[in-house]
Amino acid sequence: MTVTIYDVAREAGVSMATVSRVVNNNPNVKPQTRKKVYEAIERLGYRPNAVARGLASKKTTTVGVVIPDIANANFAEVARGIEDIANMYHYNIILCNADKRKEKEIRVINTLLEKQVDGLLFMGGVVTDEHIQAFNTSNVPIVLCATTDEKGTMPSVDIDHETAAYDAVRKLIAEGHARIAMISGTLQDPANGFARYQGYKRALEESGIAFDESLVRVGNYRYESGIEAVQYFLELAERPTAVFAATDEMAIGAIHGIQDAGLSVPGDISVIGVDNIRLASMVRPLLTTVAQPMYDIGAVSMRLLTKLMKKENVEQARVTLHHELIVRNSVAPRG
Amino acid sequence: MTVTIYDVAREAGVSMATVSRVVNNNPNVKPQTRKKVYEAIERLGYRPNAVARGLASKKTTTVGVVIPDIANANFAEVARGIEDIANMYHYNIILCNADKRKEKEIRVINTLLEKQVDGLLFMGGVVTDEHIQAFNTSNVPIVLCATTDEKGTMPSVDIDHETAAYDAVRKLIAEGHARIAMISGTLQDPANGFARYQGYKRALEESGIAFDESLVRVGNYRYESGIEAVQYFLELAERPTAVFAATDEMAIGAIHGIQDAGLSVPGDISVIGVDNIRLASMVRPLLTTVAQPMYDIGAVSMRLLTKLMKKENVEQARVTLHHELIVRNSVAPRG
DNA sequence: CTGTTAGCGCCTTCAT
DNA sequence: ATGAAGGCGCTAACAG
Repeated sequence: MTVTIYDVAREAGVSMATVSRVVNNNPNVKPQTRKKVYEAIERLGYRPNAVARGLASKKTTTVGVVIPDIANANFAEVARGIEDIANMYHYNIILCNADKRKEKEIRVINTLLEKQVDGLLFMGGVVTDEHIQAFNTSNVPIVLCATTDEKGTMPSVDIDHETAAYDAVRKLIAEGHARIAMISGTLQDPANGFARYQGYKRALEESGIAFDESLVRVGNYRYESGIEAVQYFLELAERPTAVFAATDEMAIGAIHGIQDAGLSVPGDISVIGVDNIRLASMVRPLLTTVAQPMYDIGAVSMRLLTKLMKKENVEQARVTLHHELIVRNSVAPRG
Repeated sequence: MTVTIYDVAREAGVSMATVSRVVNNNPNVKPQTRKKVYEAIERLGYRPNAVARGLASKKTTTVGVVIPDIANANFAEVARGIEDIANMYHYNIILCNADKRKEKEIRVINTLLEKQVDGLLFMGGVVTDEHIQAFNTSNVPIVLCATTDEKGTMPSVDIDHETAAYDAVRKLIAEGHARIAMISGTLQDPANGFARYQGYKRALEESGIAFDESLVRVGNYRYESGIEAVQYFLELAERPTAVFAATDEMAIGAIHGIQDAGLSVPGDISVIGVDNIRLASMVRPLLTTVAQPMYDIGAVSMRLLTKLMKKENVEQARVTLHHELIVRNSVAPRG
């Protein structure tokens, strides 16, 4: 039925060790024998069994990726970065959605480990002690991707969310705005949520602008919640002149919510986001935002993981990628 | 170092066969022994090695997915459908991007097969004889996802692209439009490209509208190419009153291109797309489009694959999912 | 440069 | 209900 290395050996008139050598590009094979073996392989249509290989060599050349939701554009972009680099280093990727739900995250970490992945890339919500504990049941390298753990003990690749938010709000302030609303993510989320909220507060504070709780709405990162938040702001006795949204999707919702109310962006109200999703340049006005290099986060974390897997020594296991203010058309000086 | 089934057996004072049985939920184990084994597993922190399991049982409980580009929202949505159902049936997914490039597709098909996946889901560009040939080197079940092969010999799940396009154009005609432009995908692409182009022509033909080559522009599915196409149409001596775009992304580009030229959608020109991506309801005006059930295509094809893998007999191995016209605000009666 | 020989960790008859 | 034993297909020393 299935042709094995043994069949090839017989067909080529050599031992299976030799076949193994040529398949693995071991230089210690006479060119002539190598040729014979290749021919036998061709003739028989032999295909190496990666599972058997994995068992014998204790390496599977596959890495596990736990991701909140592949259908989310941001994470999909990260995933693409991961896969490109993985591919480059001849690794394959096992992808598991975990929806930022702890139990599910822990569960997939375990099944990934059962599958004997050579490494693990983790994107998720909060990284709790339970996560760390799950990680520690194995000794394959693991890197956090687009997150960090509180303790800072694990290798990770992320941006500085607090400063990204800070920079966005500073931009608004630089344009003369003082009454600046924020559409936040859930404060339980350390990165997209809490850190960005902190950045907002810090920017205000540094400029001597009093923090006003009524100017903050917590959204769920989605477009619709941007619309809702802005509807609320528009009812306020004293409207904000600018809105900072923790994510572009909410920012775009905000833009449309404002426009739907008959006001203009940035004429009446300026809007700024964070992320720089593709969509940001697919709306009118084009969204001013702080770019987060999603693809690179994936690529860099995968690259870091390859080093860890090869036991190369890495100088810096916690890397922070740069964010960048992208000025487009949704922010204007205060009227 | 690593604890094996053998260690557990010793610890529990049973044979490894028994441990194997409890791990695999074989009912032929006395409850009491089962308990002993579980305790030993717990105490030792035993984790079954899926690779060894795979070698011995010839089943890996993982399926391969070749996808054009996970960062593309449509495919990401399909992938999510796949993963959800896979998860439900306790399969894991190995994800490979192949960018619709034949050589890369063939290559990943082979590595996936080497990894002994229990089944394969293929999304790609054209399915050539070479693909079929690659598929035939193995006897794991394979289903085409969001594509079909010309010959119609393989299991597949897709929508009827020709009719979807036809329905879109019929809508435009029903609103009184006769001068209808099309922004097409590449005609080499059987599904999103050629079939949709055919649907456009059929709709015109049936209504006795002469086909006018100058009203067709070939784009690359992207937003920017929608803008470019529409710029071209706007230069025409006799402008179209409606635009049919083969994908929503190009349709949205068209909307913005028209708006940027100072015209109104749908006031001056109506626009309709196909796909119903999330973005379609995140623009102004909201995009009228023909919905393609991406998530379901993924889910159904994975479900079909599970049946094939379990050798259940399937009545219908080629399934066509329904598309649906979603009327929103980008189409108006001809002025 | 090539062959022999042990496993890798588990499943799976076949006995008992 | 449980144990013994033979692979699954391949890699990795170790000889020669």
